[in-house]
Amino acid sequence: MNHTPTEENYIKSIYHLQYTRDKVSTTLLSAEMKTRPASVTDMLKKLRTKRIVHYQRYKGFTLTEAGNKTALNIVRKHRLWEYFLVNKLGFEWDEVHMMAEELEHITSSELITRLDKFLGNPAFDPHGDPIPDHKGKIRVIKQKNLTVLPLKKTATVHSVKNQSSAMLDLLNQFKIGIGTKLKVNKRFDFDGSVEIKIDKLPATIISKLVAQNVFCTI
Amino acid sequence: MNHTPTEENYIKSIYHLQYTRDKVSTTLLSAEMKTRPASVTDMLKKLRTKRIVHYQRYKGFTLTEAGNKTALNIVRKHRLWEYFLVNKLGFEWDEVHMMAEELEHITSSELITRLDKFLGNPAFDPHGDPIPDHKGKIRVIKQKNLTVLPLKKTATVHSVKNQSSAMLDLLNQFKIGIGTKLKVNKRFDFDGSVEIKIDKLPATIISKLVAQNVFCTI
DNA sequence: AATTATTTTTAGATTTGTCTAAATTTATTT
DNA sequence: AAATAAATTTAGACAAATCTAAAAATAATT
Repeated sequence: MNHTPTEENYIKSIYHLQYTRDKVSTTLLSAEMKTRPASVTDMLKKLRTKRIVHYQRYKGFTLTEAGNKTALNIVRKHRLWEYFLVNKLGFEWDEVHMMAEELEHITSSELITRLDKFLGNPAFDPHGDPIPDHKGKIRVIKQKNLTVLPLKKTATVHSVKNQSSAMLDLLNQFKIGIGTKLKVNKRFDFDGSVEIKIDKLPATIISKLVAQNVFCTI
Repeated sequence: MNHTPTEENYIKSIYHLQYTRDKVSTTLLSAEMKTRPASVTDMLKKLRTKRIVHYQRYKGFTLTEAGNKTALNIVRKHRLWEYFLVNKLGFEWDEVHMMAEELEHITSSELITRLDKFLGNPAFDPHGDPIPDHKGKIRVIKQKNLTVLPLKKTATVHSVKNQSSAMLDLLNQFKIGIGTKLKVNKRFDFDGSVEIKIDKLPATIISKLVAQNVFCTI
């Protein structure tokens, strides 16, 4: 079925919110969408008739099978475009979100098939997030953030959760990027900060907040 | 100023209609936009307050200086995306129009600047139409279609007006593409058809309708 | 110049996505 | 368990872009 860009944005937001909980509430989604709860209720009724969400009034909601498939397709488009913007047009991570937010609503599926091929069928976007394939299959990678990674073991930075310019700035400073190999030397109880060691660089201490956002594979 | 995709579509259509006349009428634009004249009137009032069109009721309308600049920017985006779709993603001419129609409304100007660079600052789109530069400057090329081209002089196909699949089909058959060198041997008064000669291929006769759509530089 | 035809505009309605304010339901406290 | 608080929904309104039907202006014809 066909969805308006607005509907797609709701579907995508529900998808992301559902990732860390099993039911989504009206207020939560309204905060995410920067609209009023009443608007969310209206949209939910619409999405329910389109069989995109399971929804009973006052009881929260989740995506249906079809809704999930739709969401994965939008996420796929978003991440492929981000990959394009960074790896072909030379943008930085922190610059591409808004553009991908628009590009993800371009309808042609043939375009996406060809873009995917043109980019070499990438499995991960520039932030390290997995790109669903054309069937909606998504590669799940076991990753741990720097606050829980085992000590003294070399790990590879795989993704960064917070994708703001402020974060990128800091990571550049520390010379941390996707693919960087590093070790966690120790953790400090006082503020939760973490000492890391990259290659031949001197060990440095990064804040808990940064550590929580950097995810690695072992 | 900022415009909705719908506004942009109106602006672009006025631009194209104005190309061959000096004032545009409500009915003409409504036919182009596939809406009712009443809708055009509504939009014109809106565009007038935004100082995009000169418009007096019952008297037709034209783009203002600002409107023209806006139109050129939309055309620029449309044609750059078409170039991308054909030359990077491998689409054929006749497949790209709808996609470019969506892509042209992506707002980021930085994206277009980078796309332009990535594509090598092309001057013409896959149909041979000129791509306005970032200032809106458009390279005008003297071209003549095959019904008026001087006889027996070698000319280079530069653009094709009708961009339908049906046309592409026929041109492929005749081995005519952008860049093809050819001569017009003679014209037939009876039906306006034209005999052309390409390279070592045997001379062939193309219909008046095709001849009118193929434009060459001498 | 008067009549008829065509074009254009106005008036009022509709759909989508939003809002506010009030009502209802559920959750939390006392 | 009542009372209060918080979350959610309903009701009614609004802006954007469209429509239909009717009115007004312009153009074409007799």
